[in-house]
Amino acid sequence: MYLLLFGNITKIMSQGLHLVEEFLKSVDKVKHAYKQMILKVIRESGVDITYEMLEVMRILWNGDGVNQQVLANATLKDKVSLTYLIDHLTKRNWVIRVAGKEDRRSKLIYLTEEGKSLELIFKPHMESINLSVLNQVPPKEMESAIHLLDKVSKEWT
Amino acid sequence: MYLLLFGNITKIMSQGLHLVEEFLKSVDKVKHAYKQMILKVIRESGVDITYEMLEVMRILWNGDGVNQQVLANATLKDKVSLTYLIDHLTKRNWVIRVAGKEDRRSKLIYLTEEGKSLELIFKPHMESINLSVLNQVPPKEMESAIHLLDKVSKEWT
DNA sequence: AGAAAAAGGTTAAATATTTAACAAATGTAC
DNA sequence: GTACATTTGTTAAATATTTAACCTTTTTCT
Repeated sequence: MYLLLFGNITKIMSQGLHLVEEFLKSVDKVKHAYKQMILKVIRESGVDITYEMLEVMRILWNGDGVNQQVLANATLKDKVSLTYLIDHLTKRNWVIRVAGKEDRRSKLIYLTEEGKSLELIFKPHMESINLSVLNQVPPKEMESAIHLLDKVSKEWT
Repeated sequence: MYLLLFGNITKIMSQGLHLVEEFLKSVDKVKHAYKQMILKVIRESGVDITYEMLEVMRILWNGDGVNQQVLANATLKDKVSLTYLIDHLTKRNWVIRVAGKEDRRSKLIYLTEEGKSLELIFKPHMESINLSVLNQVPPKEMESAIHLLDKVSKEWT
């Protein structure tokens, strides 16, 4: 009886493991496919920018004048990586660092005119890519998926 | 009339865009949270391995003797990255490259005894992490999410 | 008030990814 | 059978991430 029960438990665990592995694989595939789409847009634009730099610029186009740690959190990057990326964006004259007045440790990141103008190039493509998904997935289903994904990441945080 | 209609369309588009951005953000958060869990396991193990190397080893523990391109596809990595990772796994004596007989361009990757033994260290932790999610998400919901994620990545491929 | 902890940011070194280019081998077209 | 296209894998260079350590500033604790 116990052996039968134990057998059943290991079978259910095995199926559960497989399900979660498949889920993670599907998450990876979404991320990978999206990144390839964006890399294609970058390649076709001829602009000397990387996917990671574009991720940072995207946050800044929605509102600049934020400090590096806030930017790191918004892009899920470590502050070390963020420092590095800001260095490169500064070199390309797309952003500037401005010392914070309230907190002298803090550096605020602002867009330059050139940095702002890049939005005109990339935003339409990025929005088009994002909207294309809605051909396949109704908003209600997407909302459910978001809810589930958030439950998963919450469990692992 | 047309202006009213147009106004509605732009409002729906705007909401759709926001929904997809939120979805992508949630996908990123899942991946990021998972990676941090794994990095913690690596740190606590004391083994000199990286997250990316572990991803490759995980595929090999399920079946070695595959060529590099197959391994690259399975891990969603570019062949250049895969070459680099195999170099490092080889240096650490966890895998070996064996020239293919059927196709002389091909190199098959096999685990060494030491490489196999790493499975005993990492697999239990990785399975525990994966199973922990099932506390929050019923299998049926996870299956639905997988289905949606696959529809999204298919649209972008 | 002063010490300790934490936060914001930087630098160094090792590893990973991307782009570009190349070489050898195999597959396809004619 | 030969030319061309594609595949498999490697190397080089630039960029990105991770770990570790450090410095300055602010916050918290006693």
